Amino acid sequence: MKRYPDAIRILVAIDCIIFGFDGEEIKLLLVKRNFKPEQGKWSLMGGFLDQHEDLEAGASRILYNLTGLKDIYVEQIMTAGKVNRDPVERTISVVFFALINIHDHDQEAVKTHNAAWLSLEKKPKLIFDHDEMVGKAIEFLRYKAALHPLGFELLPERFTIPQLQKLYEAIYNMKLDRRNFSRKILLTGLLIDTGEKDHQSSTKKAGLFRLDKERYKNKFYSFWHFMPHPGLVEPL
Amino acid sequence: MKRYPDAIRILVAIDCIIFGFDGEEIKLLLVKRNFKPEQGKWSLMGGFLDQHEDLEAGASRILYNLTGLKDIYVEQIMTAGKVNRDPVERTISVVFFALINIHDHDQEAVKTHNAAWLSLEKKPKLIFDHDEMVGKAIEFLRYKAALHPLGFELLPERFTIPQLQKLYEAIYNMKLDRRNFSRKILLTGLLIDTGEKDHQSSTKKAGLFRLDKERYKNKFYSFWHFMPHPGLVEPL
DNA sequence: TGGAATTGTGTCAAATTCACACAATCTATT
DNA sequence: AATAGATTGTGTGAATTTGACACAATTCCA
Repeated sequence: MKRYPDAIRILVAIDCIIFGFDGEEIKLLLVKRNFKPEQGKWSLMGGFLDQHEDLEAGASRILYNLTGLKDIYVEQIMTAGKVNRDPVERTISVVFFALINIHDHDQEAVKTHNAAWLSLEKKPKLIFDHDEMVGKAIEFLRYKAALHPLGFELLPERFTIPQLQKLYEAIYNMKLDRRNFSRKILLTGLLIDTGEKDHQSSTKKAGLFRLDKERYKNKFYSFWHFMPHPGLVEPL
Repeated sequence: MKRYPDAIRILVAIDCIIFGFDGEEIKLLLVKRNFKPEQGKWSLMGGFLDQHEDLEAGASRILYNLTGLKDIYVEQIMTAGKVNRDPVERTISVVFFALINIHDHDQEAVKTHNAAWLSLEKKPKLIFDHDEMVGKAIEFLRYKAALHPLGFELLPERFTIPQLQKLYEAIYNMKLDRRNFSRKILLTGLLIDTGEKDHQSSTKKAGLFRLDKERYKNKFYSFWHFMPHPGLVEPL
């Protein structure tokens, strides 16, 4: 009962780029494949789209299976469709981008899937066009994090300003001035001082902050900006 | 010979959002359908992906068929995949975003396809989820144009500063101060004064500028910025 | 010839950024 | 318990950028 008889039908995969931050560097949750093709090599976590499933639902399912987490920050970033990108059969892959707190996920599920957190800088070559996808994802992260208070998704509930700075330094691969960073970030009004101190640090204990979630929602479009942003401009 | 026997295969469409600027408002090149389904209604220009065609190639083909133009600014912006978005058969649509000079295209081809430039603000409701796609495209345009010297793609080779300002005002749907805008835009060093004047305008003739294409390439990532941009940061 | 509309250029106060200095807190060591 | 080393919290001033204006010049038209 095909009403578009001339058009071709193609396999649709979903691949997830899962970012985490361990306090020092950006990490990716990757899978060492124990199935074919490309068995034994590393790849992004992925799967095929189900019959009655929306794309976002497919991404959520895959992310849930691997991490046991729901309600995480997920966004579609691109679709890869080169003719020969999958050597087995033509497949287009819709790529999703997820940010999670590296300490907050189901360790068992990760082990079951043969997955691990690998450093972005030292990761091995991935299968197919997955390296290209990761490149796009970093680019996307750098854009988005410059415009929106997105980094918090990678940090624990309570965090210190030096921690936040290290995250930004990792994202942009550059050093930032401690004093200017602190001033700028506090001026956003997004941080609430919990009054507590971080007992992890070895010398002077840094103050612990948490995100003002109410303001986060409202200020999502006014983090650091120049031109007005989509959410602020009256929609046409 | 299907090696992924359990997975489903889905129709893949390509839809193009084509922006133009007539000097006053942002316009979309839309098609009044003389075919089913939804005959007689307006929609984005689209088509199905061919057997041996990459996504970008498909977008270029569709754009070329409608406008007769090659080498235009095209970028993939999203993929729509809701289960019932096409009532006939499940179809996922990869959406592309194109910027063209509204005066520079094949009028005949446009007529043949039953297409027309409609004002973004006054456009009719489009079929399926095409309105949603247009919404995403405007959002994308607003982001991108705030960070990169993208607007020039919508203007003729030579343009005046007031013209450029009107474009920005149309994109962001806001008034800008003439003097501050002029200062800012000239400071980017992207504009070359041709010495000529625009004889279209009715009172004082505005000076005609053109884009410094060499600098445009180099400064694409440093138009107006805060945090360093993907292209400037050393890739990981 | 003068008025209306529009363009080109300039000024100045306010806000923001950048590049620093210094004091306070905590651990470890003597 | 005193001190050195490391790290955090806060401040200061010069330079730059922004925002809100004023005014002169050009062109058409009455």
